[in-house]
Amino acid sequence: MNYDNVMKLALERGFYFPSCEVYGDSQAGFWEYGPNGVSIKNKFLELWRQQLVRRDRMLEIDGSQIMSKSVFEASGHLGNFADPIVKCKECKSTFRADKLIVDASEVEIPENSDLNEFDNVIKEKAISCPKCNGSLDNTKKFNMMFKVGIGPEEEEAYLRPETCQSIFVDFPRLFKTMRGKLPIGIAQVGKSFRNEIAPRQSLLRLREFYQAEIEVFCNPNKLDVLDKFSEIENTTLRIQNEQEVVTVTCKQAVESGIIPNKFVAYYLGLLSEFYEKTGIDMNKSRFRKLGEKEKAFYAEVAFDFEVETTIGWLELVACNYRSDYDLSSHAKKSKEKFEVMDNDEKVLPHVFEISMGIDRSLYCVLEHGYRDDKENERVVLSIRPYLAPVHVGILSLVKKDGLAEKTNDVYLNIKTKFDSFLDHAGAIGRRYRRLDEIGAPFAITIDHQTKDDDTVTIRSRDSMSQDRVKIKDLEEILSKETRFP
RNA sequence: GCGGAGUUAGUCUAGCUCGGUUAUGACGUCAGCUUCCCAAGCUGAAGGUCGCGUGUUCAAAUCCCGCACUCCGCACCA
Repeated sequence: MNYDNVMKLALERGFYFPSCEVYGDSQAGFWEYGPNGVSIKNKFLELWRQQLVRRDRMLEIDGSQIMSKSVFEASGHLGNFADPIVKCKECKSTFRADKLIVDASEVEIPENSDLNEFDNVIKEKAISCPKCNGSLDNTKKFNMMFKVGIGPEEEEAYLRPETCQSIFVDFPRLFKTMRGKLPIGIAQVGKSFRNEIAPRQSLLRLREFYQAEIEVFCNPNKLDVLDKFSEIENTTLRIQNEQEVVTVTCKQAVESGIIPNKFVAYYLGLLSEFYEKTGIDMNKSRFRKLGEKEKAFYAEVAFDFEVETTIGWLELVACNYRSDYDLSSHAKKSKEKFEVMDNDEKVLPHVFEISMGIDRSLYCVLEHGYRDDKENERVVLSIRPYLAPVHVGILSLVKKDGLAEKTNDVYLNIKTKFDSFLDHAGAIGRRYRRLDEIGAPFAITIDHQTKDDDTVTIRSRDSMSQDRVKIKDLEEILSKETRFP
């Protein structure tokens, strides 16, 4: 199974590994990126910046991870980002109170009701533990946000459960000072924190994780007025129908009504073009429109971008049309003005969000790039050259006869321009294979001929074929081959 | 959180049933030799709180108990 192979590669080659692993009290759901992981993550985010933030002239901010209580009162997370749970006094099993009650009595209680209502129904209907028939404890709320105490008085605040709240809260200032005009995208990359009950599968379900979020603010009356739509109208989207995945252009998707408007289609188009460039196999991807029950509490229309892996379909991006849910609740709570002028019209903008899970995306890049090349007895990470943690290995064929010194010279000249790895040790084939495993697209080898004519061989990772090139041309060749698209 | 299985070096693993010298092997890593191109060979070396903590015992990787983590299922996943 590829998940296990990727996991092994990650541990052996410094992509990612568990946090605090030397201590016995390390908690589940926390992982670290090692050197190769950081390198690929940085490049992935650079691609994201280029293909989304820069392309659409978005504004990027970097907000705090700890935010005050009011933010989450307004956002609804304190009330809604929690499940009502009830515990059996006998067998200690935990259940979701609302689901348990529906199953046992067919009484439907909205999940954000007062806790007494759950307890009352449980009492009235004499509901007991479905496992052991034991009696149930009082209903409690389990909020998935991490609470933190600020200062000596331990003032209540929270680690953000999604990065976007700072974008909403900062919106009035950003719009004014950055000379904003609708529609405008505001982007942010950073950590978010959720106290998951059962984190699992390394990077796929973390308690502390990276999000790259984009919130696009728009005039809700102009969702089909978008000149730049022509840029992506022929971009194809794979959209999950009731039964099957259909491939349509953005234009067709809007015309047929699969996507409600040009505005949403435009951003799904951008996202699709971005993921194409990450090297993830788009034939194993789909946009799935979420049903009423699956959607987040703030979403009006929601598409998940999902990718198929060896452990099933993974949700990489949540695309939610959040309407004015966030701005109006922050306006109400803070008493600040969030309306802006769009030409002559005063509007409270609506928001479409593209909320990307970075860790999961990176996993997919690794899994889809992982190749077990049995014929050549090697493992190859065939990822796009511009995402590779190491661009090029600089190798001496043998150490003696002055080749090591010559190799050092070549390395010295390119090490600040590319992520390069110098290696003199051991058999050449072994060194090539080590580079293959971390996805280095090129290996330059200095051999005896180099001393005569200043040429070297350059080996490409996927084909294993070699070309002989002049040392003075190396920089140009590598620039061209490792450049972002 | 529940149930099941597991945790021995960077990775994989033997040993555990039935407690007893210095914890086994492979791969990987490092140094040297060799080698003018794909995990070759030779020599040598480093690397372990046997997940953590208790208990039983003259003696615990091995037996008991507790905890943590990992994996699988259930539940959960704005």
